[in-house]
Amino acid sequence: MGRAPCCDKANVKKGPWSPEEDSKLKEYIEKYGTGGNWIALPQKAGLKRCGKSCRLRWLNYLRPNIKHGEFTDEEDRIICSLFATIGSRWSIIAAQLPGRTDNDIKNYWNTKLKKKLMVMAAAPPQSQRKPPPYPPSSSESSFSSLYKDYTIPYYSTSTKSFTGFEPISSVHQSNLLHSTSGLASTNPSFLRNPENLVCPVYYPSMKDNFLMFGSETSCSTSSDGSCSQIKQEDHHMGSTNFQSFTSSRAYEDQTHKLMVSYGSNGGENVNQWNEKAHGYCGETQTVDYDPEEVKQLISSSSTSNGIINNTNFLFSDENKTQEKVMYYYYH
DNA sequence: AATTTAAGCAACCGCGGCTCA
DNA sequence: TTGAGCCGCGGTTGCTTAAAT
Repeated sequence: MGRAPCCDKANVKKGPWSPEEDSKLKEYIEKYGTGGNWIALPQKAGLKRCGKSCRLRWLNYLRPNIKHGEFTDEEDRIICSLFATIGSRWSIIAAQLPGRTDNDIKNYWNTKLKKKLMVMAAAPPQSQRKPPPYPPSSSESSFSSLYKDYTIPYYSTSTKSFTGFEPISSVHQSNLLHSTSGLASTNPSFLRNPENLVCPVYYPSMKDNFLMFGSETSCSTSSDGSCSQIKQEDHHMGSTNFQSFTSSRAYEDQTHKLMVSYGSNGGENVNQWNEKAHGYCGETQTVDYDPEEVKQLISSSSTSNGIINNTNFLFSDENKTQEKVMYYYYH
């Protein structure tokens, strides 16, 4: 037996809200509050709407102090930082952006920000490509400077697509990142991908933040089959260095002692907040959600002038099992 | 000017988790 | 302990508008 419907589907209105409905809902909630019961609210308010629909309308549009319009560079930065760490936990991300709703942020990410990052990350012609300066100039302050030269998504010639910016939190916990032992460095090493593009790698120290990006098989697609997100597909690592990342076991770069393990998402329970991506050697830390930690993540991703610097990515993939990892480090 | 395609965004849906009887 | 009821989240859909052809 299936779950009982939350409302009488036949007798509720669906689709866009009219101004009259908006004002009814707004007036009611301002007068009486939600009463902690959204299901009963529409009837009391004289609305032929599902309670869930009322809740959504209120939270995303009608409640006070909702901010619409352009996102600022600072908001972009916060979204990127948190997405890199906790993935698509839009409500948590929204909690750090006053006036923004999770739905807003989700839409913004899927339609604009993600593409923006990809465009910025799209490499110039190989002949003009050179390793980024390190550390980056502190005079860089616009968002476009955040990722320019520092994000190098892997581009597959076979699929003609870039890898996506996907969170490691989508990687199955049992196979999650373990650690690094580390040779911290401020001078990057450079790896080459099959396109012979240079990817700078800064081996971090233990105290640094580690963020990993993985991917689930699916991405958000629209009904007509177009994909509003950039699909992450199979990538075949050609170089020795990249091939080293293509199995479900810890990888140890013999030169640099960088260890990363990852695995299949298995299609279940793969996006838990308590998956902490920066564990120590040989362990996967499990932590409870702590708002203070979220704030720390944001602040730690900022330099004094408020920009992320030294952002590096490594990408890998297991072609059949959708094991994908992008190793990301920033501080 | 008409048609097609893409982008943006509001809203819907289903599920997991929480609470409480 | 269990199950019903509800909330809230994240993924998805579909409508509207803008841009391209």
